[in-house]
Amino acid sequence: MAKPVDPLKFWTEGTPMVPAAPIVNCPIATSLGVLGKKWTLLIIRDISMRKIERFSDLLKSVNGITPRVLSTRLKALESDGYIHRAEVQKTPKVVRWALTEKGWDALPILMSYVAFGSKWHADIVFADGQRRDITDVYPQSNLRNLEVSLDKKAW
Amino acid sequence: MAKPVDPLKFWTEGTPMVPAAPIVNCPIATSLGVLGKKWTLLIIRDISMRKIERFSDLLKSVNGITPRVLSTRLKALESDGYIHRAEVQKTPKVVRWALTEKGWDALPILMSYVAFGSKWHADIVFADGQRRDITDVYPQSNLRNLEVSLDKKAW
DNA sequence: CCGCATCCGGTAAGATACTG
DNA sequence: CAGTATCTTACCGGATGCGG
Repeated sequence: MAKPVDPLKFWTEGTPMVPAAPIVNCPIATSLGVLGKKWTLLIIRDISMRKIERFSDLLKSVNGITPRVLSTRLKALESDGYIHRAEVQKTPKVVRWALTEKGWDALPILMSYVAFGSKWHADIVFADGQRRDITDVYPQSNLRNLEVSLDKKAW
Repeated sequence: MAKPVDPLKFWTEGTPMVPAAPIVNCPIATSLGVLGKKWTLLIIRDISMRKIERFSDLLKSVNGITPRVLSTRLKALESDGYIHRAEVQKTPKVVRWALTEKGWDALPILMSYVAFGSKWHADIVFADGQRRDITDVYPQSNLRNLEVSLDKKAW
């Protein structure tokens, strides 16, 4: 039943760009475990970008999430190595959820959504409703090529 | 009930990187409509990277999806402007699903997952099980900085 | 209080069959 | 070929409870 995975190529105007590495399983499908579930990226967003690290604070910052789902996601994220749990204090119990190196490496994924939203949902995202390139949202960083070049002249 | 959206910052070792643009709604949460649902990214992957554009072919290529869900996703993707439907021929009916410009702009999101999977799921993704940087998977493209620089020296 | 666990009803997803 | 129709199952949202 093991279906051979055909290489993932970019296609632009009939021109394929074949991967240079021998891919035997789709890296996208493989990455879409916990990361692909509802709420997960927003939890990582708040831990990484907003420094919100406690259960009750995440409950407030991730708008709409319920304690049940938050608890479930935190456990899954922990067992998959994205975050780790630190009991900072007991009575009253204080738990801190922090990103691991793997968790931090999910930030480019978040940023690709930021870039997409800044272009295609500018009316909702920005006060002035103007489209922005990611480099105009975070100019200090070096996010130059987050926009994958689909210009066929590039290859 | 409208909660004010605090700016999305990068945090590295206590150093925040504040966005230069006035964000009033989270671009990540806003982008996670159809895109955030199960199967959606894999459908876009196959249309964009594998040139699989027909219903029955997608049914085979997106491993595990059912016709009901595929139909639902294609409709949602269409109404949200990511793809469009073209009836190429009737009797026998042939339908082609193609990406719009908006749909093509989702490719950086896919690539960020490719990059993540190439690093953190290399044992599953690659035949030799070796970690790879995205620039080694697609050297011909200019994906240099898909790995968001989290080096604090960068700002 | 904080950090969850439990229970319950609704909705989305899986399995399979079927139609124009 | 390109989807529907139908049924079952898994997951999610909402309220509540409970130990430390």
